[in-house]
Amino acid sequence: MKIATYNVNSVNARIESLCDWLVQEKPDVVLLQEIKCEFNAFPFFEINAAGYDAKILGQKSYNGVAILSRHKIKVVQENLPNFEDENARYLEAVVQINNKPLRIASLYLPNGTPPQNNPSDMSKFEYKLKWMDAFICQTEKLVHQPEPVILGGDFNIILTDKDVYNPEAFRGGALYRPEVIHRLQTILYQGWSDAFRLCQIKSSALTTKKENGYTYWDYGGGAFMGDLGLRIDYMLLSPKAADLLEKCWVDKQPRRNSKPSDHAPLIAELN
DNA sequence: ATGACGGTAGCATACCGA
Repeated sequence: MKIATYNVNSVNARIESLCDWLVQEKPDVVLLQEIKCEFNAFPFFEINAAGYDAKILGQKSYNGVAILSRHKIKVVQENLPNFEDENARYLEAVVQINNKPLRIASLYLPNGTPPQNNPSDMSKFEYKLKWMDAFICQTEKLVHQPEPVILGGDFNIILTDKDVYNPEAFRGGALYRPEVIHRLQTILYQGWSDAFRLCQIKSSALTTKKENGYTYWDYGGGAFMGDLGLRIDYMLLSPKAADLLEKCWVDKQPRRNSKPSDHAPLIAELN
């Protein structure tokens, strides 16, 4: 089975290329972020026509997450438990694939960069840390579920110097500060695997060329052409899901299309 | 590299993103 996570930067702005991609790639489940619309503006008709059921936690203009599935799907959690959130950033569901349950979550972690007109305002970064603390409580509960669990989305976190084209330019910024790196490492130490890195470890003897795994490139300045990217979208696998991992890669094709999202989908193949 | 791009709301331009 094929699971993907994709920050589309507005599902309505991307609907044509998204449906083309769904029909071509046929992932079993797709985790979407930044759909930027409420329920009544979500393009259910087009998504259904492409062969997918859609569960969404919508929001006007900003944020918003969704889960698309070719299989029976049931939402089990909207927003993080025990956390008052004015934004739509977390949706958790259970899908039945070949009669076996798989738990998945689509998450859009806060960016945390101060507003341009007030660079000393750290409230967005403090919100990012509080959101992560609530997320850590949830990941602790989920890591040893009896069914495999996959947490996918836009984490807005650079983990290491290998995950960014210019580490010095980003070090100390909201995406690459010790507070967020340590929190993500805490989650990994609970027993989660970073699917892209795990796949590289598993296949290290066979591969000659190492992909950097960037999932985001700025729209401006020819960033994509120059591969000036960041690896900030992740799929975290519980031990039972990690056992099933066969492949994990970034599909850069949709980023080459006209009117692309600034992110590319990350795809995992599990057996 | 970061005014440089793109989406939304709503109709000019501010806010947001990473």
